[in-house]
Amino acid sequence: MQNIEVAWIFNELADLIELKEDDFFKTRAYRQAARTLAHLEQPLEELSRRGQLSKIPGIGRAIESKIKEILETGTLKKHQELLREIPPGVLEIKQLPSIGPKRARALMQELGVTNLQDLEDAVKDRRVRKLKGFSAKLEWDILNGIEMVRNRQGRTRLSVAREMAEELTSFISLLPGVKAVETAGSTRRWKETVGDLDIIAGAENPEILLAALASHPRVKEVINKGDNRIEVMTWWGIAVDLSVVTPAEFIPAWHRATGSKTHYLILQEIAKYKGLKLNHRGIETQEGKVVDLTSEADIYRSLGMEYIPPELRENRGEIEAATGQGLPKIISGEDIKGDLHIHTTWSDSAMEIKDVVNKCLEKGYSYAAITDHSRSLKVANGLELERVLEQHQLIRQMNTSLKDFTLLTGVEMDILPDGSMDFPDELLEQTDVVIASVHTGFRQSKQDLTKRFTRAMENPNVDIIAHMTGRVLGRRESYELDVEALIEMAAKTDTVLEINASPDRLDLNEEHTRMAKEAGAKLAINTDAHDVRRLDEMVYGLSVARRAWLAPGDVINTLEINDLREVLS
DNA sequence: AAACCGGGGTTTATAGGTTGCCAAACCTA
Repeated sequence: MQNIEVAWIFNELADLIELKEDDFFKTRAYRQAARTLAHLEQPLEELSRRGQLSKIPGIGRAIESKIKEILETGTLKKHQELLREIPPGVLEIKQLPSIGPKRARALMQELGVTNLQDLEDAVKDRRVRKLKGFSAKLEWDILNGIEMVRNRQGRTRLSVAREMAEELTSFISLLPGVKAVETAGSTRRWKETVGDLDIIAGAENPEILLAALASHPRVKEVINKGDNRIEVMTWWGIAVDLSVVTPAEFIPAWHRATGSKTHYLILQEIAKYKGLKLNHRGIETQEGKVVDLTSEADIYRSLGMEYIPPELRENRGEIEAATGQGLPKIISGEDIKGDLHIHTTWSDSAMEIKDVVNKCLEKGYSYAAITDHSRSLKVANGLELERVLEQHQLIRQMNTSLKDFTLLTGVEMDILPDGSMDFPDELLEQTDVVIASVHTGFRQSKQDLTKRFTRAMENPNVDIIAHMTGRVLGRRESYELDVEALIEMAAKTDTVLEINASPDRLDLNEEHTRMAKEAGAKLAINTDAHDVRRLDEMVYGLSVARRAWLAPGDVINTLEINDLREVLS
């Protein structure tokens, strides 16, 4: 049982209680506990064994015994009982935009609506608008929300897919007779969401692997099973497709399963043109001789081209480049010198400043910026002016005792609904990293929102615009924004655009990132981390950058500290 | 339900804006 799974049960418990009886304090207690558990670094199993659960703030006797119950049995009785009273469909309804516990409860009690389909029918019959607290406009919002949910169905965020992939491949690698096992498909190509998880294994006896996966604790049910292939559904809602091939065929099969489909089709055509045959068994010459393949690079070499990393295999010019003048140098993990968007306990994060420093040193960074929320963002405990000054003074002081590492002062400042900045220029001028972003007034017109960002960019003290389009994958569409105009403006005003690395956001997305590069705007890849583990999410931001063909020179946090200071000044 | 102070009972209430109604529900990290 992973911490996040335990946290998820408490979150759902909070939702259920909110729907049932609206006990504010109980709901809040569960929700805070869920949040705390999700942010923990150590596994709950370990903390429980050492009797340290109740030492966690926000975990008292009742929640402690519930955690133990979950760890021992895998489920929570109270949670199961409530789920019998309140169908899971109601929870889905509550997740819709503009629907909270009160409206979800009204729909259930007044109309007997307990799932999304019922709700859609009720809206189409115009029964919903008649309820107290609802309206025709709200019916419209509901339909849009249902559509968004349906669109995301079957798609999983990359981070979930990759975690699952890591767990399952390391499990499979330990099975008898396994010579190789790797993740393929869009997960390996680092697409922002994936349909299902493709795993390829090389082994002589497929049955052992198929049976082992079928009975793995993460697996909920077997969808399909053949002689050397199995498709299963996991508890995490992502389907896994495992193919077992002979060890000799592993490399070509893995390569084909990685895709993308069009990339592979073109490679096959090139092979044919060269008198070769490329398929999942390998490369054959016209005379029927099999080309020896010890790596994917051998495949590309045989076709007369440079090795193409998985992130680029989308038929967006990579084949031409790899055949001709060569692929450009693309940014990679070693290029990143620091993280410029990090929150601490001063606002709404679980990290102390010293935790940030330690983790960043561990990651080999040479700098980091502390950028807590500004005063207007009350929900996130945004810092008042005096507290920012106090924090910055502390940071400067801490910085003097650090060797080969620079701690930068910063803020993530709200661009207020009227377009003004949340902090005065006098403060911004003496702050190393000024990030500006929007957290309120999402539903303003395209024109107004675009103007708000433009005003921020025009302020010479603003260095970076964070998560500009505001999308949250599967939960919230980006706001109405003239992204192209803003990218132009960023280039013109030397404002850096952030690629927010959080796998929930990935904002800018890869398309906008490409546009930014073309327009000559500079980018920064930041985690926006609120706990220590999420400082590791830099890889997801990097994947966006790589898929957009960014070079190290396009990204400011590849610079050495002195050059970075130059850019920020 | 947790945390607190005292050893069981009390306190806790993100805040401010938006929506689309004329109040309450919802939303934001």
